[in-house]
Amino acid sequence: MSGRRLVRSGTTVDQMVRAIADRIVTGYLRPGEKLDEGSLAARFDVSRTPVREALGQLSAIGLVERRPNRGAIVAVVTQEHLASMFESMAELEAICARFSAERMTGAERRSLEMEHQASARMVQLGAEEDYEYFNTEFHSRLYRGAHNTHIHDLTVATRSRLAPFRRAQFMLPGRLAKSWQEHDVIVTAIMRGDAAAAGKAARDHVSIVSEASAVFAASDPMESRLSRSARR
Amino acid sequence: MSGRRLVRSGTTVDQMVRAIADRIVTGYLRPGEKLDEGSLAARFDVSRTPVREALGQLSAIGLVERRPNRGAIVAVVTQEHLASMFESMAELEAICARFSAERMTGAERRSLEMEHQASARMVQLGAEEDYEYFNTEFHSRLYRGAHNTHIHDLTVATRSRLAPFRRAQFMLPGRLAKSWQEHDVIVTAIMRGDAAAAGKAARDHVSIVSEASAVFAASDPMESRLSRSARR
DNA sequence: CCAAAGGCAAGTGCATGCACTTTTTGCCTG
DNA sequence: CAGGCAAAAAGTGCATGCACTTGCCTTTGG
Repeated sequence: MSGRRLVRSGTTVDQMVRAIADRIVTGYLRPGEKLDEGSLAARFDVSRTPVREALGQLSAIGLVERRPNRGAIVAVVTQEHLASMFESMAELEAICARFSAERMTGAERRSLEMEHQASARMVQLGAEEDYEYFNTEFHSRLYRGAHNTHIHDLTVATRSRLAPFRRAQFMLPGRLAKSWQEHDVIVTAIMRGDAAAAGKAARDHVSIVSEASAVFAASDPMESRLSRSARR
Repeated sequence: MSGRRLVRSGTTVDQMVRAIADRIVTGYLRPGEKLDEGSLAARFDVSRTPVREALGQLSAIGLVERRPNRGAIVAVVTQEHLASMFESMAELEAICARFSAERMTGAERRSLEMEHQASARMVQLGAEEDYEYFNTEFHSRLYRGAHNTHIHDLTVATRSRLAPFRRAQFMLPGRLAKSWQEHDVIVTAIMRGDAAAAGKAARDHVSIVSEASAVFAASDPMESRLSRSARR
């Protein structure tokens, strides 16, 4: 085999799945964009077989859309579907928060609170990039804290599909501080074991993110251009 | 059934996905069972390529487990994971019921109620097979009634993964009538638009099924034998 | 008699080839 | 010059082949 490419672990197929999924989730590949097996194979210096398998798996989880004999495209997300995913996300996070309030261990509660307090500094500094890290970590803690693997998996999967649409939310002025305050409400509720309040706070938090993203998506000319050009 | 390829639509890979998923979901293929590419290919009279792709997709959605270079097996579900799936199911159905109470159209409400009343007859007759059809239909209506495609998809996917474990629940004496009564509480709540009550009723309903199935799973010697033999 | 080594069979992982389908191109016709 | 049509090009879908990995079983040295 020729010079080993990206040294990352797993089979070639796994690498392809990760590579393509990554490009979709980060928005580098835009919804509706054509995914040509040959080009991808050439691009990553593998044969078409692993690319095909990767595309199949990605279409199985909904990241890619496959039209038989007509190739694959990055899944196009309609406004309706996007709304339904955000709404689901709000409900899923609400469940995680409720369960976290009831089930987190002492250690989990402590580190949730500590990280949350640490992130306050990022807000003061207006450090969007760094806050994003804490934000992601915060939500991950919530999902793990629910102590339910299946909910965890569903939530993580849904979150990753929403990633391209959440991306720019922190560019809205004042969003950073508001986000922290919303987190604060969730943390407080969890710390005192108030499941209902934690659930409601988490749901509200996501709803606000959803609205912010919707505004962004609607005002993004690129978005509409691409989904228009994705017509059959 | 012979190895005859199903005449149904789609590519060979799609047919393989459906065929294998079907056998897993119906319990014909047991958790831990080895899925040999060559044998499956021969069994369905195709080459290994579509079988491989199908297994890849099934592993992407969690129905099969793949160990690199060591073949695929039907996903082994631990008691913990099973519990987490049932719990998720309860929450997902609760969401669907809540949303249904708020959002179902008049037509949807009417047909939900009518079908539900029709199924009462199956209970009187003790017709388990027929009731199962109405039962499935009832839950599907709930998922659709939520008017949220993503929640719908998550719920359907979770439900199908639980199918093998729900299968025998109606064999428990009296379960049929109890199930109908639980449905009745849900329907009543939905009809009067009481989202909270509908959600609670749906959650309780699944919880009861969960317990019934847990009892069954625990008492099934086949189950433990297979999961034991599935060790690496 | 046991443990390590080595070889063999089975099976997976990827590349390649070819048939078939869709899309594009270029030419003709009205 | 638009519309239509056929041939070529591009691209997908599946089969096949071969290299490599794994598990097992035999062999061999202690």
